[in-house]
Formats: sequence, C-alpha cells, structure tokens
Amino acid sequence: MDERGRSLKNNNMEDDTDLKRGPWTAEEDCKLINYIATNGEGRWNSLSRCAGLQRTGKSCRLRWLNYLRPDVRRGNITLEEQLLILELHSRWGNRWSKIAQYLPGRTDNEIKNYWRTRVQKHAKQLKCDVNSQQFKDTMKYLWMPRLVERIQSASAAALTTGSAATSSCITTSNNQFMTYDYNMGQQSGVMNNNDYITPENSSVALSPVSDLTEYYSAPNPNPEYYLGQVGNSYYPDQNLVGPQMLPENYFDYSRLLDEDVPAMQEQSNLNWFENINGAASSSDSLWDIGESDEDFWFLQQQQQFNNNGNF
DNA sequence: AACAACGTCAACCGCCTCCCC
DNA sequence: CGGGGAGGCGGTTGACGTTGT
Repeated sequence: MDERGRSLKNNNMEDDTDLKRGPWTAEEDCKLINYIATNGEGRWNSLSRCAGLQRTGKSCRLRWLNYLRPDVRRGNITLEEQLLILELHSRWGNRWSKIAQYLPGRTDNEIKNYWRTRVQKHAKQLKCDVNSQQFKDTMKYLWMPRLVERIQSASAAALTTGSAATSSCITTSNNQFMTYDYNMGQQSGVMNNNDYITPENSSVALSPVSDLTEYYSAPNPNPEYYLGQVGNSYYPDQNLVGPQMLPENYFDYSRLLDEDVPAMQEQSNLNWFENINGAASSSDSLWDIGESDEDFWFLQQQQQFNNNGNF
C-alpha cells in the first residue's frame, strides 16, 4: 500500500486492512482487463476477489468504467462536445451520467471535471454563481452561439480545403485521425492531430472577437426560440445563417431525443462526434474556451450586457 | 532557479436506489 | 414487507503537472 493509500480514510468496509487504495498500478490494470476479457464485467466485489485484486468492488468498477474500458475516449473535449454539455446541462443540471450518455466514450467523471474546471471558472471570472440566471443567460446567448460560430468557421475552413463535406474522422489509438469517406466507404487518408485547423493555418479568418450583431441584432425574448424551436438552434434569423448554410452532416443537437441514445451508443466505437463533423473537432488548446482571448471576450460581452441590460 | 498559485483529473466517499432472498 | 448487498451517482479530495512571478 502506498503512502497515499495509507493516508486515506477507511470506507466502512468490513475488515479492509488488506484492501489497497490510491492510484492503480499497471499490474493491477492488467489483472482487471484480463479477468473482464475472460469473464465479463459485473458482480464487482467477487470479481475483485477472483481476479486477485486487493481492491474494493467499487474501485474496480470505477477503474474499468472511467479508464480501462476500450471505448473510453481520452483527450480534449471537442467544440461539439462542449456545446452539447452546455445544452444538456441547461436541461438536466448536474445529471452527469445522463449527460454522458449523449457523449459516447466520455465518462460522467470527465464531464463533471470539465464542468468544474472550465465552466465554473468562467462563472467565477464573471463574478456570478454558476447556477444564477445571469450566468445561464451568458451561456445561452454568448457562449453557446460563440461555440456554434467557431464550429462553423472550422467547418467552412475544412470545406475550402475539400475535406469535410463527405469525409469524417475516426480517432485512432495513437492520436491520429483517419479521414473517412462516406461515399467511398473507405479510409481516405491519415493525418496527425497536429495537422488540424488552428487560427494560424486556417484559410478562413476567425475574428478573435466575434461580431454578435450578425446573429443577435434583435434577440428574441423567448429563450425557447434559441433552444430547439428552430431547425438548428441558435440561429434566430435563418436568412442570415440557417440550416441551409451548414454542412450536410452537421449535427442538429436540438433534435436529440432519449430514444436516440442506444443508436448513438452503438456508434461509439466510431467516435460519433468526429464522424458528425470531423474537421470541426480541431479542439486543441488554441481553440478551447478558456484561453485568455476567449476569457477577455466573455468579460467584454458580459460588461456590455450589464450596461445595456441585454445582448 | 525556486517557489507559489493554479489547473487537471483519477480516485475516493457517502448517500441513494434497486433487487434478491 | 423488510433487510442487506451491489451498483450507481454526484460531490469532494489531493497528487501531480503547468504556468506565473
């Protein structure tokens, strides 16, 4: 037992002096993987014993679900995923496991961590409570449209390079993306994550401070108008930017229904989101919400809101 | 170079629900 | 029906890495 494990509190299990806690070793991982590969998962307490692991059943379950499962996705939360998390959280609040159902390969823990580290950080910067109406409005009318704008810009950039309309991407285990041609039904190329679009190499200019008037010159006072009532959410004036402007395989998450989940889960091995809009998944550190220019942008917009009483 | 502050995320805790006997 | 075990969930912690001073 390591120092960390030794220092942790007893969790009220029956005589658990032999139970190990703290970080998992490669050997333990190996035991767990091999056992589940042979016998399947479930019955975690007996699984732990039979696999020769000195861990609680809960610990085994958590390690498997959050880390060792073959379809667990690792790495940056994409723009689409960020948008979906914001949208679903606005509907369901901290129902992390429910939200995670809509993000194949992502765990509730990962989404929860994302929310706490990124989203709550913004609330803190804006000096408002993450559950306040003010912050919800900021998300709904600023952050989410901004994400949509960035997704679109990335898609448009990909279109000009001829890679997005009929192709999608599948993440490989070594952090490469196979472009996949729907029409041809075959792998059409491989590129490294680093090849993805960034503000530096994009052929489409993306202003660091977006022009909100393009979308929001006359905001509809009814929030439902932006949340699922229009074909594609967040585009109140479809003459300006509407569904017809979007790539044909762009995902309209306003259509998400509970019954979609099983089918989405079936697709999880193909990394569903990258399939929807591969090039827009260029969510590296330069594009992620949370970078300093984005922070500045939000603060600026928030200040404007405070002055005018609207966006 | 050293230290502090901050961010990330794996892992744990405690409570709740479900299900079996 | 109810007691108890197992599993699931949301909240929290703390080690470790990164960034700033």
